[in-house]
Amino acid sequence: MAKKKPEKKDLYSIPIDDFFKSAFSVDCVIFGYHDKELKVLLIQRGASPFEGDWALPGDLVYPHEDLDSAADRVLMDLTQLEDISMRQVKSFGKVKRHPLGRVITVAYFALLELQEISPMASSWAKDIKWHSVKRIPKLAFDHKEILTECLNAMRSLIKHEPIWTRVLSKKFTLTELQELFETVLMKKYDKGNFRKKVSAMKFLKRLQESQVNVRHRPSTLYKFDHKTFVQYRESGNVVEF
Amino acid sequence: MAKKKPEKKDLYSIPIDDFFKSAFSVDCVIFGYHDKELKVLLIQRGASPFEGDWALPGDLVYPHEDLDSAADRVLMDLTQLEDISMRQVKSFGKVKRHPLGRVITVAYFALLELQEISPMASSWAKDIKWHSVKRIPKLAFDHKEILTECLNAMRSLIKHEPIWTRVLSKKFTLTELQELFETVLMKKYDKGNFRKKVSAMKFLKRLQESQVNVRHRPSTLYKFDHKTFVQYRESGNVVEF
DNA sequence: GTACTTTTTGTAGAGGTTACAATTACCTAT
DNA sequence: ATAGGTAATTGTAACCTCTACAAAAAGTAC
Repeated sequence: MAKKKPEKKDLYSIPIDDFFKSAFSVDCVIFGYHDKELKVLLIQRGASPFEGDWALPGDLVYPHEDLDSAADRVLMDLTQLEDISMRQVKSFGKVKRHPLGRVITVAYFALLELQEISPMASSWAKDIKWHSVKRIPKLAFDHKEILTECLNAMRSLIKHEPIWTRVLSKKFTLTELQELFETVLMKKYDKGNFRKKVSAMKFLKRLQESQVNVRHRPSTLYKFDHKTFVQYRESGNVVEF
Repeated sequence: MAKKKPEKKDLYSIPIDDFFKSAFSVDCVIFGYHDKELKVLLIQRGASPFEGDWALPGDLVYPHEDLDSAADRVLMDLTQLEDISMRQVKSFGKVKRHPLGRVITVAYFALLELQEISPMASSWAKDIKWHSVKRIPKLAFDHKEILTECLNAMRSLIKHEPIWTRVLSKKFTLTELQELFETVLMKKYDKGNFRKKVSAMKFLKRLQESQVNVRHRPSTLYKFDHKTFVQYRESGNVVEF
């Protein structure tokens, strides 16, 4: 062990400054759910390169800005939402992924209720629009790949982590919860079995309230209790929808 | 939708060149398994900052090098192994994580058989040594956090992905497989139940050979069949150990 | 052959999942 | 008030899987 390697490309044969000529960006996959539809927020680029193409919202990371903060800032600029923290998924670092220079990008996602948001274009975007995840246009850069990976990551995360709490109102019915999962995961659950499993989860608290003004038997409302959820997991339980 | 936001910090009020004064690195968590022990390869830094401290092997990414290639190169430099591709886990990008400048690092891991490797120190390392994951010394930078996250990622990945195939010989017994999982996941499996579950997995092919020169009933040898594994999953199956 | 060790097979019971049916509660129209 | 429509809620039998534990088998060493 610890024998010196005979020959090794010398790192310092490249001027050290050359390593500080690259940049990093964040790209944000903002999913919006509403009424059994899953969409994603895309911008139409207002500047070169790829001017006019659809792309994921993103930005370079400021020199004195944390990576996570940069993602939150992009979300804030677009949606005015301050209290969301985006989830990091993966970094993309092919040499030629950005035509203007070496830019490594870190992909983030969030899942939100579509109706709560009025997204607004930033200075670098001509237009901004929700697109169904089933019909994604051609995207700039390697954003198609980034989107796909984030969609997969979100789908596997939602089974175990409560990233869906932002999507439903504070009080929701189990049917609403079921529809959300059916839409996101593209599969059907049996109504009876789903509610049996889910209503056994201690962190979903049954309320003394029901739906009103529905033309059928009203459903009991539930709420997600974050404190109970944390305890539930700390005592070794694994959540699986 | 698409209304212009009234006020926005202008990206271009910061000279664009300032964005190209940062660097990225990769850090590699190389796990080594042998004889019911899980270890990790650490280097002792030979240069400032943190000279003399233990750290994860890593390096700046070359200007014309893909991110994934950089991780593979670090592994190659240390171990001479060429055909491994490391798994990306997560990026770490706090502003002050590197004392000399803005450096974002991308963490990778691999899982190998410890005995097959004679690691050798690179130019930037005084020493290199396997450390039990149970006794990790103080580490430079934020490497403790990186190691923890990679260990968690490896533990959850190994249940579903065959990242363990490098660790066992081409032909292995089910007991060896069981010991590997018990060590990595720190839990016990029932012998009978483990082999029942595992021998039902179609991609683990039972061979017509047995152990030789053992002082007890010889075990049947198995091999991992990659082609069958791919088919198995393409037909919708999920693997879970 | 006998003792020893580990592999390999078997099994009963507990517990969970699945498909499907029956019942309940509220609204609306008559 | 009563009947009909709709979806929530509860129930259940068949089936499957997991668990703990035990018994049998197949080598080596003596």
